[in-house]
Amino acid sequence: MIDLKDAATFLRLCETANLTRTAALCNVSPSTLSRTLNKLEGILHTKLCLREKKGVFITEAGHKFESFARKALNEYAELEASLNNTVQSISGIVKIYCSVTASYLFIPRLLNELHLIAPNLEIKLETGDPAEALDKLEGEDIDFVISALPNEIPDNIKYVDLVTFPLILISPKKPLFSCETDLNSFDLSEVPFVMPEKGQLRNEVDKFFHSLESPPHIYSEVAGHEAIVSLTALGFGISVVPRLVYDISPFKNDVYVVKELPWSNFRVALCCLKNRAKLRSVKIIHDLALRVAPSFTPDLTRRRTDLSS
Amino acid sequence: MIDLKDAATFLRLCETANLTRTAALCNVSPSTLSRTLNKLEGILHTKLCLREKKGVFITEAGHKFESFARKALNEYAELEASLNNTVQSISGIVKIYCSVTASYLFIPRLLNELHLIAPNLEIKLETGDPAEALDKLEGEDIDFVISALPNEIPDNIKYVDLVTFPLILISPKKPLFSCETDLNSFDLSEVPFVMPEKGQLRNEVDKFFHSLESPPHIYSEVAGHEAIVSLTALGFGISVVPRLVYDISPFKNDVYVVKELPWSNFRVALCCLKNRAKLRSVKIIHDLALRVAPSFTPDLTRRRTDLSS
DNA sequence: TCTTTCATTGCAAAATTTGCAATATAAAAT
DNA sequence: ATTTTATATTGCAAATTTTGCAATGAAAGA
Repeated sequence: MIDLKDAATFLRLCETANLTRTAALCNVSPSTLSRTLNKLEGILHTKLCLREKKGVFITEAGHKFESFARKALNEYAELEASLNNTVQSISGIVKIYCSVTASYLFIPRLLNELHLIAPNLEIKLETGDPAEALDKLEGEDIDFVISALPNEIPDNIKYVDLVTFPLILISPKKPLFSCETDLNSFDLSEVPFVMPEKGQLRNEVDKFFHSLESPPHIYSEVAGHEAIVSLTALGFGISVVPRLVYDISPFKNDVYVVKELPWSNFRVALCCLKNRAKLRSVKIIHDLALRVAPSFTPDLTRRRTDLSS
Repeated sequence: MIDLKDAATFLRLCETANLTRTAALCNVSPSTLSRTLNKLEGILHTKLCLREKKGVFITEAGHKFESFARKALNEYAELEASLNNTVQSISGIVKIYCSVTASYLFIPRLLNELHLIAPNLEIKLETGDPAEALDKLEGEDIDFVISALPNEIPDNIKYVDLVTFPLILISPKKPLFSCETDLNSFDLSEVPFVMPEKGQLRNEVDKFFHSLESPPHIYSEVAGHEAIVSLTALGFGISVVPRLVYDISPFKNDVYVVKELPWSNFRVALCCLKNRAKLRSVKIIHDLALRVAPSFTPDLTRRRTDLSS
């Protein structure tokens, strides 16, 4: 019989239309996902999707299953809600560290839901440079961080994907100089650059310049993604930031988006240490994120599709 | 996450309110069922039922889960139907052997559903003495039998419970003799008895007389349950038959039901050989039965409850 | 008090699931 | 045309989970 988890997995597959990426999103290997699909199809005696190199095409039967899955999972969510699954007993403090942008985007939803579930659980929130996030997790007494995943994910952390989005190259609108021409036509190293101090964003930027084979002319190094947009808007130089940070910045209108960086996607995830994942309070939040995460991802899907076209 | 199979299991538990019996119906051990419940409760962070010696009491949360399960399983059934899960490709012949009574009760529903699923699968139906059923399964080229399960279930057969019901002692209304007085007050061995030739019914009858410590006065031995009622109605003697056979007999009005035999329940199941259970056509029917079986059992529940009061 | 009935747990065997690495194959890039 | 990239699937061994038996415990009934 169908496991609702598999149903949820299939829903994600329908959104991304890509087996490998879905697998990553669900924290399983592609082979496992492949076998999950086989299992589902075996149970239902029907092909649910055609899996080709070009993409995953949901069949008619697949769409029927999709709508079943959606219904069933909604009802399951209702059930959970109606069970009023409050864990009064759980109290204490959970500390979360994240960037300001993340605090705008994810924290409200997360804490809202959390309060319904565990009203006595207190949350301490600290915002700061996301570059420090993963280190904080190991060093200090932080339970969760919201962070971009590094390419090599340390195997002592457990994570839940929240969103993935591209990095963009932005330049000031101020008349410091004009960047409206094609950026590939001149040397980026001649233009002052606002560089993130460290962290995953720094890695990606380094990678970008490495691929251009022209080192950047670093004007200033900045800690904190939001500040990068601010400095750029003030005309200090061009820079690279996650699109989300740009979208939300109050200086959005003072900068141009020059282009998206290809192959540089930011996977933002809620992370905790595997050790502590067994703690009741940590587990509750992790599970909650697992449930809520898909509602953050539609953006991702649209973006992916846009990119591929 | 919830597996729909566990949800179905829970529904059955709600009906029978008895863990051990539910386990038997679901073909799992009580320990497994116990653990299944723990798992469910762990996932939902709620107690679903209080399991006491006196019986299983569904909690409020349990009832919520029950209605969720019912909804979800209905939708699943709809999905299967809408997938129009016809297996055109499957053709061939499947042979089923059962009693006439079984053919009245189960076969129509079963074949109806089967035809929707596998229209090209041909069914050969043979009715006869259920005593022979299990032997036929091993000997001849019969794929399925509907049979009462023996106390020691051979481990080369796979089965799906259909119904369970009590055996009853019946006597003719004809003026051969009157049995309206308490049967325990006179010696059963003085009364002519219509004895089933062999099979599980015979075993149960033997057990009954053994417990009375008075051997029966066997008037005749008969093959086939239905014929026993007929002979009894004609005044040949008293007899023991499954209640279901009595309920359905055209001679129902010509016999009295003296009493139910305690502890003698007939578990009727659809059986096949484990070897052949892997065959596509056999598997399809087995799965179908698994799905349809619960709709036969409410009778059982009522009966059980009646008995226990 | 003794027996019966029922649900739960330790434990070891059995079954299933998992991810890695290898394979295969189509599209894209050169 | 050939190489490279991206993607899905399978063999296989390890890890995890599930299972049933037998033992335990605990309440109800005789």
